[in-house]
Amino acid sequence: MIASARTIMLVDDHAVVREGYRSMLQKQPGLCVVAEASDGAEAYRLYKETGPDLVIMDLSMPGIGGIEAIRRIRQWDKRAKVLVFTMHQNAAFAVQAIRAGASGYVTKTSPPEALVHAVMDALSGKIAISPDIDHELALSHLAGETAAADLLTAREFEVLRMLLAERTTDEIASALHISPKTVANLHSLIKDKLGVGSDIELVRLALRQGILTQIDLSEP
Amino acid sequence: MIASARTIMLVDDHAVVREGYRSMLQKQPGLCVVAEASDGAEAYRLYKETGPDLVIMDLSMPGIGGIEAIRRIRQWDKRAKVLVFTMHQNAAFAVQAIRAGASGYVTKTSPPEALVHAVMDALSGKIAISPDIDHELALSHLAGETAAADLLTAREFEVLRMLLAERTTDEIASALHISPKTVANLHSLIKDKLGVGSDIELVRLALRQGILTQIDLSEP
DNA sequence: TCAGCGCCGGGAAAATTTCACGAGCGTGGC
DNA sequence: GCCACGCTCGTGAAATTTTCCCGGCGCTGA
Repeated sequence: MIASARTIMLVDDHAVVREGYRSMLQKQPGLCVVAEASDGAEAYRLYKETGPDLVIMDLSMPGIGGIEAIRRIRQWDKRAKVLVFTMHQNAAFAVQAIRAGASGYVTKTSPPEALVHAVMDALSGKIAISPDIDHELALSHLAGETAAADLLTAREFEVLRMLLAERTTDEIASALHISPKTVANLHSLIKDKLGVGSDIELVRLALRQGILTQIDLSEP
Repeated sequence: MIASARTIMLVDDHAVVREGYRSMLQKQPGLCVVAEASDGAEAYRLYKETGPDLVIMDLSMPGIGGIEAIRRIRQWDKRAKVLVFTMHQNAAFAVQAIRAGASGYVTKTSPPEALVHAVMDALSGKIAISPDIDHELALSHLAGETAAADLLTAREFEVLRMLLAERTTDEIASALHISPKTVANLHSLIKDKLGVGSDIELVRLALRQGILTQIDLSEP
């Protein structure tokens, strides 16, 4: 009763992590890893080439982030399924990822079965969210806290992420293929929406909300 | 053989902490707490009024910070002895405090006897440094890492601290009694010295070096 | 005494931030 | 269909900030 194998693409900038995915997934019958990418741009290119049934995507990667990659892939193929698998135990990222078109969001701290389970859910059209993220979402909802992710549009959040990653206005502009002037406008708009007056407050807000974590500081 | 009692002033913005100091110190014969202040400005004022033999000073306080307070006190009385007692287990702060004229630097995680011991050392003219800070200093020295504290002058470091505390240029200017223009000049100079191009990089550098900690984010 | 350095700030050029405005474009309701 | 709405992107000009260069002042060590 094995149908034709489902194809999967892995996207993560650490080869060892991709190896981990692979070893976990190949224990499942009916799954086949057909492509691997180490950054968002490569993921987009390889998706167009191989058209897998499912993409498993990390978020923090060099160049364009995972969320932007999801948006591009979904723009090219509206039926694309992308499952986010990331270290970020943060509701803000989950909201943005789902909004960008992700089919699920699983944190790397989840038990191994959770990924496999989420893969199956995603393949069958369901949306899978990690319990810890569910909890975060519920909490922030109950607290009535207006998270950055709720105030910002997808584009704005993307720019915020790149700003926090110490990228210059021009770098962001060329990465997103828009004018530096637009990035400056978004930068200003973001600060306005979040109610902060300076970049310093912006970083601190991002830290409080977990958009930027202490760990990110040592990464590129 | 008890000489005349040595007078001490306590400076900490939390009353309960001052109470702790007091209870520890009064077990020592020959010591007498003659004044208490809850911020840097009050400390300066009370020092001029009471002229204690030793000041025990916290660093993170509202208004002007502890380091600025040390500078002012030492400017008024070159022979003033100030012992820093703080939560900051960070070499950068120790370097700056000593540079500002502190007679010692003890962290709040140190065992109770350490404070008493440091008080005695300070009173007898010795400079007392916590073992953990000694270790930090040794480490960063061995690593050859150029810490922010080594590159910046006392004034620059002070301004950096206040910038990171989300204070505006004008607020800093009036707190330090200098022109906003000078603050802007210092801000620019700091970024230049630390080799960062934006405020965002500045905050991230400060976080990496422990000048700003995650904990500070929720405090005023 | 004098050179060096930190500190303070003015002035002007350069860069950035902000604001106002408008054109596409996709989405959802009628 | 068709309209209204919000998001995106961009321009241009004004307002503000950042940066650079300058000189004066006070302290310190040779």
